This record gives sequence, C-alpha cells and structure tokens, in this order.
Amino acid sequence: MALEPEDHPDIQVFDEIRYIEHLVRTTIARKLPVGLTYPQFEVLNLLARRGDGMAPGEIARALQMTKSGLTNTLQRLCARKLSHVETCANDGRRKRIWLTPDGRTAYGQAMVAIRPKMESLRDGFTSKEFREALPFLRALRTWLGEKDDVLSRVGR
Amino acid sequence: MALEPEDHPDIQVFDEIRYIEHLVRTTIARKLPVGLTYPQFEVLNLLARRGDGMAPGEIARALQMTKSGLTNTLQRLCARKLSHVETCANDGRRKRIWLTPDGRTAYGQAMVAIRPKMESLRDGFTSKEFREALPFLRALRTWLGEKDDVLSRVGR
DNA sequence: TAAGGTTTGTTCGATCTCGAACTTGATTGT
DNA sequence: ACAATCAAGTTCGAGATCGAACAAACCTTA
Repeated sequence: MALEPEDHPDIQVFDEIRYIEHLVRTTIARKLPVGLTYPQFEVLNLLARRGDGMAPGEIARALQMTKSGLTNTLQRLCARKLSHVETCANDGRRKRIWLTPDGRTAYGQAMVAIRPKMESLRDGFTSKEFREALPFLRALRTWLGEKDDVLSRVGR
Repeated sequence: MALEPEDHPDIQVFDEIRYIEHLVRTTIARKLPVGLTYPQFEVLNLLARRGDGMAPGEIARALQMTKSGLTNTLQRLCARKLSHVETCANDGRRKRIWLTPDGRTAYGQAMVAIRPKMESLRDGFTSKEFREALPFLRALRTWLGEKDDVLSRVGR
C-alpha cells in the first residue's frame, strides 16, 4: 500500500503513518538487549522519564495499551525483577509501579543501544521540520480521538 | 507519552504517529463486521483495490507483515472461504491469492461500515492539508527504511 | 547433471493485543 | 448502615506478530 500511488492524499498519509510506526517499532525492537521486548521497553522508558510510582491505569493510558495488556507486560517485568509493585495504602485497589535498580540498568542498556540511531536521525532532519509537522499531526490525532467511540469506551 | 509535553520535537512527532496509528487501527477494527479482524480487512482491502492474484510475498511486503504473519491471516481467510489459493503453474513455489465472491461481499460490508467515518474525516480536514503533510512523512519513512538494518534483513 | 545456493512459503514457540467477564475495594444515595 | 454503583486490576480466550528453523521448488555453475 504505502509504496503505491494512491488517489486520496488522506489515505496516503495514513499509509505513511502506518509504515513509519512499523519501522520505528521494529527498528527499536531489534536493537533492544535480549530479553527486552518493545512494549516492555516502552514501559521502562515511561517509568524512567516520568518518574516511578505511576499506577497501572496511568501507564496504560499513556502508552495506549489496554489494562489487560499492561497487566501482562508488568507481570513479565516483575518476574524479571525489572519493576516491582506496591499496593497503595489509601486505596486498596490502586497499585504503584517502581523501577528496580536492575530495571534502571536494563533501561540504560537499551538507551545506549538506541542512541546512535536517534542521533543520526537528528542529523538527517532538523528540529524545525519536526516542529512544523506537529500541528497537523496533533490536530489529526485529536480529531480521531475526540470525534469517536474510542475514548467513550469503558474498561480499556 | 503522547499527551505530555516532551522536550524533543522528534519524539513528539513519533508519539503522535504512534497514537494516530493506534486510533486508526482500533477505530476501524471496531467497525468491522463480526468475524473480520483488522489485518484480515487489510488483506481484503489490498486484494480488492490492487486486484486479485497477488502472491503472498507481495501482499506481506505491501502491508508490512512478515511472511509467517500473512500465512496465518491467509489461512483464516481461506478457512472462511473469503479468499482462495492457487499454486502457480510455472513456479511451483509461488502461490496466487484470489478473493471469492464471499470475500468481495465481506469487503463491501466492511467498507460500508467504515465509509461514514472516512467521509467525515474529509469534512474535518482539507485535501490540501493532507497533501502538504505528505512530503515530510515520506522523507521520514524513507530515511527510516533506507538508512537501516530493516530492509537488509532476510526472511521477512 | 549434480551440488550449492536462492526464493517462496510454512511451522513453531513466545509474546503481544484486544475485549469480555470477573474480583475486590471505594463511594454514593437513601 | 447498606445496597447499588463505580473504579482499578486481573483472568481468560482468540487472534496477531515476530523471528528462527524448515521444506520444497527453482536456478547456477561447473
């Protein structure tokens, strides 16, 4: 699809977006230290950047994962002692996720593996180009998300 | 990620792209007639638009799927008699995939379910906006794909 | 024409992903 | 106070996805 001429520009845009998403995912996934999958890395990345102690629900929303999907990933991270769980004192339902020292180490290794690629990206494109692309992408994302049944779903 | 301020514009762009891709996928998936999954729809869509008779390898490349992933999807489509397979006469390795009448019907139903959404999208954005977004997206996709280990892999 | 390599597609195991149903803990209305 | 409701996570089953290993059909070349 993505490589063929398409009549509708909107379809072409979505094709390119699908393609880019796929390239990013596979490129990163292949550089990760053995044992780390892409979604696992995304969780580590989020925890490392946004700070520990997030609730599973927050993490799932931030990463566009379902709650059940995240449960799965967290169980694997915890099994490998890369994260650990803490039940919230005030609210017995809620949990908080923390990176372990091992988790930070693994994240660091992953970032080292990925960094060269990211840096060469910043050689290939200017910061300005990215900034100028943002408004449209944001508008598109917002439109798709708002005008929709997606966010009105329960039980994600 | 996608909803938080991020220092690097490039990361924001990738976050938006990831989000958009996810919204498109889930939005379409939820509108599909029961029994049709999103990847199955993508294959039907490709066959209906590009014409029947494609080889599995071509389909996989066009849709950024692995060969093994596509084998799986094709087996399900064939099991439901939505497509059927033909071994190539000249080349015993190659196969050709055809839509069955049932397959065309299912595709038509899926398109009917999706059309309103697509049309309202064309109300929300102009064709010009999409066209203007394309060059950057294409350049990004090309850069990610070329300058990379992805395409040089064997056995996709 | 036989050996070695290439291309095409399949099988397999591990993980991801989704939605539906469920459990448990908190909140609210009366 | 207590039933109804809501919210946060988990479980489960079906399907998707990936890569590695494989089988079979071709191709090359000596």
